[in-house]
Amino acid sequence: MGILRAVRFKDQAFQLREDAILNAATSTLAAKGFDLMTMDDVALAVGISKPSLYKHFKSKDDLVGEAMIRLIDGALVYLEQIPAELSPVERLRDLLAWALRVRLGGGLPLMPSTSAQVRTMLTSNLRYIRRVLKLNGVLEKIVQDAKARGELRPELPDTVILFSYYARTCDPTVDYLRMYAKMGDEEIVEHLLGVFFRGVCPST
Amino acid sequence: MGILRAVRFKDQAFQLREDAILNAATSTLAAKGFDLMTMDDVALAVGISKPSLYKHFKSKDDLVGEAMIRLIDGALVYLEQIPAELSPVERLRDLLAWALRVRLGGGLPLMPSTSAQVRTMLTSNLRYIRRVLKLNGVLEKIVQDAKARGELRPELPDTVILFSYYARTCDPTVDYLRMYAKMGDEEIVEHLLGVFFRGVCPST
DNA sequence: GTCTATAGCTGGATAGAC
DNA sequence: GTCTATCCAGCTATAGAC
Repeated sequence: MGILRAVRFKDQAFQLREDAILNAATSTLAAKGFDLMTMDDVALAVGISKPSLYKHFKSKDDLVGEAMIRLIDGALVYLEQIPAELSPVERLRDLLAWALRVRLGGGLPLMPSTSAQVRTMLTSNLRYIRRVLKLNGVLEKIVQDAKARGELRPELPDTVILFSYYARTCDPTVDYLRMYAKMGDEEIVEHLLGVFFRGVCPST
Repeated sequence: MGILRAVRFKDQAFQLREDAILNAATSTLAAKGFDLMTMDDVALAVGISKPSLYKHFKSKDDLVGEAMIRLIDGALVYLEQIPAELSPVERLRDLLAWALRVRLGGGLPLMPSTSAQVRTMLTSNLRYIRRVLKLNGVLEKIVQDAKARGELRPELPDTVILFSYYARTCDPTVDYLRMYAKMGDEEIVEHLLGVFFRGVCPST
């Protein structure tokens, strides 16, 4: 039992460090992007040496994959906790607002628009794909409910709505507005939601 | 005069090769992105050797910068040629449709959402910045005209409209729809325009 | 101006001591 | 499990022959 507890402690410390690594990777990724993020960057941010990283993650791709998986899991958790009173489209709006706030707070975009290499790397990560498909399933259901209630334009295919929705989580408009328009975070979120749901033209 | 003509011929050949290099760089960039595109790729595609590339462009950054400049110039030329009868918002729609078709045809996104390094590289390219500012000036004017006519929602700041507009030219929705929804190019363009101008919700 | 060959560097990944 | 030191691949960029 003493041994068991020691093992537990060790595992706990190991787990804590792993979280610290993932946090560092996430913020570095958000700041510099995949290619400019080096394993040295992450090791330095965590305060350990590069080879120690490789005790936790067998490659850079693996590390980034885990960070993305954790993010998707965060979205799934957030979705479950949204008040049931909200209508489908209100739920979509709420989740997107959450994702944009995460990003504005230095987190990752939910979907990596980035480079072809990142996409290739992620699409060969089966665990990541499983999570994405799960999230996609949940969102597809919400979109269909919203359509059935007339909350979404019926002539738009579900795929168009869903993919446009995902793309908003990595929309560079966020960065442009912050950098060049000096706009506050909440204002940015509101405008992005407004443009996505209502468009830029007046609803005559 | 014989000499002059010889020089002219040489210049012409030089110019032709330069165009070929820019074409190769453009399509390689569109296909693989900045970091995965190597100078060897471009040299191979053009059919010359790598050092010859450096006779035309002094660095990879320079080459990519010129490709982007040529793209912006293309947009400016296209804008000038749009029929004057079109209303401001119809002009915005027409130009965006053009940009999306260029991209679907294997060209570059007008604005590089890509990585931080690309943005850093381009923002330190004065000639590129000048072109972008020029294009931005023209588009800002069109947006203001459209607003004055009530063709755009008046409560949206110009910056929100403009930056959202730019972001649509590098919207990954395009790629998602092509890859996963097997949608035709024209249909993709129509849907993207529809979502941008009218939103996903019905205009009650 | 074109090539072959190579310098020089960066960054992912690992060997081996402790 | 952690570190120091290092390997090695791949890439940009250039030297130098023709």
